Order: sequence, then structure tokens, then C-alpha cells
Amino acid sequence: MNAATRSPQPPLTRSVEDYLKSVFHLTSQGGFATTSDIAEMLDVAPPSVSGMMKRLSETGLIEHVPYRGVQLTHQGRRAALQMIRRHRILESYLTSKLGYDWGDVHVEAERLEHAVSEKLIERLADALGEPRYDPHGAPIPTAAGEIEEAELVTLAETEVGRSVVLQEVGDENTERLHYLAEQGLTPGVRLTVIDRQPFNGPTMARLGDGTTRVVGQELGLLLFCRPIDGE
Amino acid sequence: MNAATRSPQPPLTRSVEDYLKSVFHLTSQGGFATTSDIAEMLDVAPPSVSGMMKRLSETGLIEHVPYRGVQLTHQGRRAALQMIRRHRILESYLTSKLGYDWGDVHVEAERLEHAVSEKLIERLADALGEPRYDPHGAPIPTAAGEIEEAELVTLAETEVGRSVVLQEVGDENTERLHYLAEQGLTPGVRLTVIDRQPFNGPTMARLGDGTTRVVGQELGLLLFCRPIDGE
DNA sequence: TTTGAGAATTAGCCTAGCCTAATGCCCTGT
DNA sequence: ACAGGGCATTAGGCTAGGCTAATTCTCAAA
Repeated sequence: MNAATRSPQPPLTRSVEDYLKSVFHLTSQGGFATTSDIAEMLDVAPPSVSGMMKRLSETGLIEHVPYRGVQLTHQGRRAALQMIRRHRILESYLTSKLGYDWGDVHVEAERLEHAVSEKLIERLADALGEPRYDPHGAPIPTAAGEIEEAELVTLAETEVGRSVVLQEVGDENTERLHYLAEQGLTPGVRLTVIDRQPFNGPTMARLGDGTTRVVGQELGLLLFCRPIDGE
Repeated sequence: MNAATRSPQPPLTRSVEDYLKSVFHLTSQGGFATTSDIAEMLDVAPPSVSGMMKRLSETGLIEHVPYRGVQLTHQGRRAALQMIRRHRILESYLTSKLGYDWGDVHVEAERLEHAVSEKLIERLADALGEPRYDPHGAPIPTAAGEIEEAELVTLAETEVGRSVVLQEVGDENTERLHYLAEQGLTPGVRLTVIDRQPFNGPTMARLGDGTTRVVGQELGLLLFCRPIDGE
């Protein structure tokens, strides 16, 4: 048992919480998070990341393979999932109880997640009826640290002819989200891919109401869908 | 026009916000806030206060008279009132919408007040119906920065025979607040002082329901009351 | 008028997190 | 097999905001 695992865990700083979240997201498909990816995601210079990675691996929150990248330890993953739970519960509460629209919640939740207590989060979750997905369709980790892992496919890579349900919008940009909402492209909507232009061209899809949409590659890659079985 | 008043106001740090609030509270009866009082209120060493006071007076938020103390400038007062508004709106929301009891809200609001946006505070205020007082009876500054100044007298200094209405409980200690709530000593209750022991002894008061309470000096000084006219 | 206690300030130091510039490592393409 | 490009790390510095120890100021009491 080394120094890191022995200590009774001092509270994490805002910065540390942000780094852990980044590493979580960057390693969600497996593999390592690289210094430069983390730097870009957090908008800091690469040496800042190197420095922080050193500290975090000393405190046992990440595993650092020099010149390769980092991964979360069990402890780090727990902390990251807690932050993600906070973030997504906050987003849910702001939209369903305080009239925020889904394009604006991210920034507000980003600041609040570092300031709320566990108790407050559980009260919010309770008031919402323990939601399982946030307003963008992302799964909310449980208080125990479990998160649903779904096999989703982006609209941009769905074969022509297939029907899917839009499950999650993987974006947090206000303008893009507003546009998608206008187009009716929100979680839960059913889509049938009716055509796609070659060379990463736009996808044509029909909505449940019979209207069609043309979705370019950039947006298509953000729309995570669940294929509808047997079609 | 000097450097301080010219700049477009960078956002205040958490620390700065805390210092401004302290100075506001310590100067609410007029006069200067001293270094050591601020240090005690914020639980930091006096030299930390001296250092911060230097910076804050350079940015035009306070007026510092060396070896005397500090006062808020107009700008500093505005910022302090904004923080106090945030704090009190948060306390109100947590108690009336999320089931917090009045002994626990302070700590939670203390952290949140640094993280909430103006927009969120106004939504909360709106959801509450623009409350004028927080759960402890303290007046909530308006968004424009106005705060009610009432002429209140503590229960400990109310003459025997007078009737008053308990207006505000000037404390934030969880245990004391729980005790007061048990005793029914919450804002709005009507009290008649029926006796007081000499040498800063306890005050005997009759509540509206005819029951009586014995309140020691320490607690009596925290119960701010409005005298009932013509009695 | 002087003196000394107590409060305030200055001096000097530390950590967290950031930065730029300099250096080092890895791997791919020739 | 190795040269070079690109990424990572180290070196060295900065600011905010704390700290302790040393010094200076103020004011009341003798």
C-alpha cells in the first residue's frame, strides 16, 4: 500500500475534477488519453497537462505511461463518474424545472458541478424522479457509479434504408443544439435514412411525421442512434 | 480617472467575493472593518487580509486607510450586495423548493453563490415569486442592488413589558438554528418580554400561543425584533 | 511624555496551476 | 537504418492567495 492509496482523500480541486472528466471522455472508447488531446479539450498548454498528469498519478487517480498517455485508475474513474453524474443531473434539473433550453444548460452546469454537494445532487435527482438520461440523451451515472454503455451508431454511418431512433446528441455547442432542436432532431425521434450523397456527403432522413431532413457530415457524426431491430 | 475605474471589470475570484461580503457585514453599522475582524470572519491570518486589502483598493473595490481599516467603495458595495442577493435567494430556494431546513442551507449556499450565473439567480427568484426575505428573515437585496434597512432591536435589549415581532435571526450556526426552530423562535413569531434577570441574565418572553421561553443573553442578541407600535 | 501592548503591515516563503522556450523521445518514410 | 517531424516532457517563470516571523504603528495608561 503506497502513499496515494493510504491517504483519506483530500477534496479534489476544480482543475483536478476537470482533468478527470476529460480523461474519462477521451478514454471512453478504450485506449489512452494523450497529452495534447487533454490540452485541447481543456484549452490549456500541453506542459500544463504534463504537470497535472504527474500530480494525478502521484495521488493515484490516473495511470501515466510516459510518452503514451494516461488512463483512469479505479479511484479516478469513480471521481470522474461522480462529476458526470453531477453535470447531467444539473442539466436535467435546469431544463425541466427552471426553463433552461438544452443549448444553454451546459455552461451553467459546468460551473455548478464543482460547487454542489452530494446531498444537493441527490435532492435534485429525487425531485426529477431519478432520471436516467440528461436533456441531450446522455446516460446519467448512478450514485453508485454505474453508467449505461449503449451500442450506438451515428446517423452519418447508418446504412441507407435503415430505421433508427435518435438516442443521444453528442454536442454541447449552443448554436448547433438550437439548430438541431429547430429541425426536430432531439432524442427519441425516429429516423429512416433514405439516401446519402457520396464522399462523406449529407444524409437524407425521414422523420416519424413524414417530413425529411438533410443532415451534413459534421452534424451527422453527432447524432448517436439506436438501430431498430428487424429492419 | 485612474487605472482601477477605467478597466472593464474582470470577473471577481471566489476569495475576492468572500472578502467583499465580510467587509459589507462588518461595516453594516457604519465605520471601518478592521484587519483582524476580517481575518477572524474568513478564518485566515491577518497578513493575508492586509495583502488582499492592498489588491482590492488598487482595483477600486475598497477604500483602505492604513492602520484604521477599510470600507467598500460604491463599486465594492454593489458587488457585495450582488453576492448577498445570490446567497439569500439560494437559501430561500433550497428551503422552500428542495426541503432543506434552515440550519443547513448556509453552508450549501456559501459554495453555490460563487458558481451561479445572474440568469440562474433570477430564475430561482422568479420561481419563488421574488421573495423579500430569506429563511432567517434577512432582507434580500434587489437585482438593482437595493437592500432594506430596518430598525431592529435584539430581544436581549427589549424592555420588559414590550411586545415585538421576531424579524430576523442573525446566525448561521446549524445547532443554534435547530434549537431555535424547536423553540418556535422563527421569523414572524410575536413575543412579549415579561421579565429579565439582571447582569445580562436571560429574558423571559411569552409567545403568541401563550407559552413562555427563557432565552439567554447569547441567543437573545441574535434575535432581531421589530417593536409593535403603541405598546 | 513616555512606554508598552496590541493591531497592522512588511518580508519572505509556499503551493496550485498556468505559461513559453528548450529539450527529448518515438516512429514513419525514405 | 536513420533523419526528421511531431508530440511529450523538462526548465524556468508568473500570479493568486495563503502562511509565519519580523517590524512598525497607534493609543491609552502611567
